[in-house]
Amino acid sequence: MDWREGESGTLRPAGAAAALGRRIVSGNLIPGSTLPRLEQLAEQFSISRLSMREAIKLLSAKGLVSSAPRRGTIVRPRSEWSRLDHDVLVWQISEQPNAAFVRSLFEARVIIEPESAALVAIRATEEVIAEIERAFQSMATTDPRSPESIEADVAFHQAILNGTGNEFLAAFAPVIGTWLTKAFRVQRIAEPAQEHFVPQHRAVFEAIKRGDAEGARLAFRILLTRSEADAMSGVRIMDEGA
Amino acid sequence: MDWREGESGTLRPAGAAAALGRRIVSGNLIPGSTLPRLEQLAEQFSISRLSMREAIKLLSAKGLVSSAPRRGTIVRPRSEWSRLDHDVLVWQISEQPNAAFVRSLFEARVIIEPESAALVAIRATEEVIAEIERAFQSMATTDPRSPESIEADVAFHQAILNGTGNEFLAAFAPVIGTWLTKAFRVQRIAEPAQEHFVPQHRAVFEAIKRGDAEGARLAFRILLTRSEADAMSGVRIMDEGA
DNA sequence: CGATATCAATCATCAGACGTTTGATCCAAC
DNA sequence: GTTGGATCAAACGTCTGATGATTGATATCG
Repeated sequence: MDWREGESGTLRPAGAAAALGRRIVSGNLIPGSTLPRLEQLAEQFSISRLSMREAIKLLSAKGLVSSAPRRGTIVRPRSEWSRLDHDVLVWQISEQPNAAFVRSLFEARVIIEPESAALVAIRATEEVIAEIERAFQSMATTDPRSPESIEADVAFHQAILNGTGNEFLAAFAPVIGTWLTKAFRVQRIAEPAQEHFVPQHRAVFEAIKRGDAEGARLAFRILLTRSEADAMSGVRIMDEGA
Repeated sequence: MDWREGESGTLRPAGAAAALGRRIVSGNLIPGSTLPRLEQLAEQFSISRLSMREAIKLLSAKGLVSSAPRRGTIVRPRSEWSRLDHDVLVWQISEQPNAAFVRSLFEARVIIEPESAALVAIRATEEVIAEIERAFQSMATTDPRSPESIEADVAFHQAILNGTGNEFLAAFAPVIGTWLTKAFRVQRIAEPAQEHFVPQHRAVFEAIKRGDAEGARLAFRILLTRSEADAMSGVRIMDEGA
């Protein structure tokens, strides 16, 4: 295994952690394998031993590796990874946003988000509804290809998840945010028209506003079904391009 | 604010992180407040600056705090925390396993776990089913008050979540494991008899085995409803004791 | 009064040393 | 020959003191 680094590190510890992390989530470094010694890694990334140690600690906190004296640092099995961690997601998406990943993500979204919308429809406060409406209005009035549009999209979904008042459901909000932001180009390339986007979000919002839990649930399912199709075609385009 | 530590640190960096982390999740340190300087913290925990720095980095990786030159280290808002992180959960459970926490947890479980069981019923391989059965058999044949019983219980729920083959749903498995392990005493104290436990798990397992998605879903909902009631009465007992 | 330059507080990184853990090896006793 | 323990060394873990980098605050000058 060649440990020399192609991409030059940006921030010293975080950059090294990102480089190593990418190799791990991409499968370039398989679980169970042992990393080189701390000193060697430090040298190859052109950082001090201490910074390298911090980089490894970072990966360790995300469950990607595990260190012990004499045994060295080994890559932990995938089941141990913090798969909802922001960095892990970003590394995974940028390395291999393949079809299986998209399918898994949307399967989870279909389970979690419509139910969350139903909860919000029942128990949401005025402020939460206002926040959702603000996000929707922004989405409806900006160019679908603009960064503001994707920001509003993210805000819409996060407002619903956070609006449940449930910290465990809310934990999914950053995941959606990361995915939508990263998949921005892919999705918008795949579907330049976007006619369905605004009406489908409107249906979700209006159901929530009138306290219609079942309506919100259904509208959200429809929204996700279409959204997944777009994402999948985007992935297909990328796969062909690669 | 008195920064001196009651509990003496165990492992140098992790111990300090745990002590600080507990204070943050317990609300003892409110978001937005600034922590003392690195050197002062290090002195109060009787560790070196380096170890203290690592402790803070650990909390930083979990989203609890954020450091910057000149500004110091500040506590981040709750919405930024990695609420599914093992340590954060443990700290939160041990500090305040209050009713709201239990309600949120089971609300999320009711959304995620029955659907996961339904997925497993449809798509599970022989090995996955065998693993679930192994866990169930262990649960059925051991003393409900034994550590083996709770281990089997955790294994049962984790086997289902992992059996979906969906990495995002599987991400909830450690959460369930942490909760069940930590809540062990509470639950078992509240319900010494446990007659309902085995039959309800059996119902879930058998539905999965015969590929009955709807049956698995329903059986799991019933299981969780009873389980939440037990947990809530356990929390009530603890609240009264405190 | 406002814009800019300076300052200083605090975290970030470095280098070198020493401590700690633990797998591996060797040797002795049975 | 096998087994058990003592020794060794390789790797991570921690410490110390110094230096660099960043940025909020302040003072100065136009």
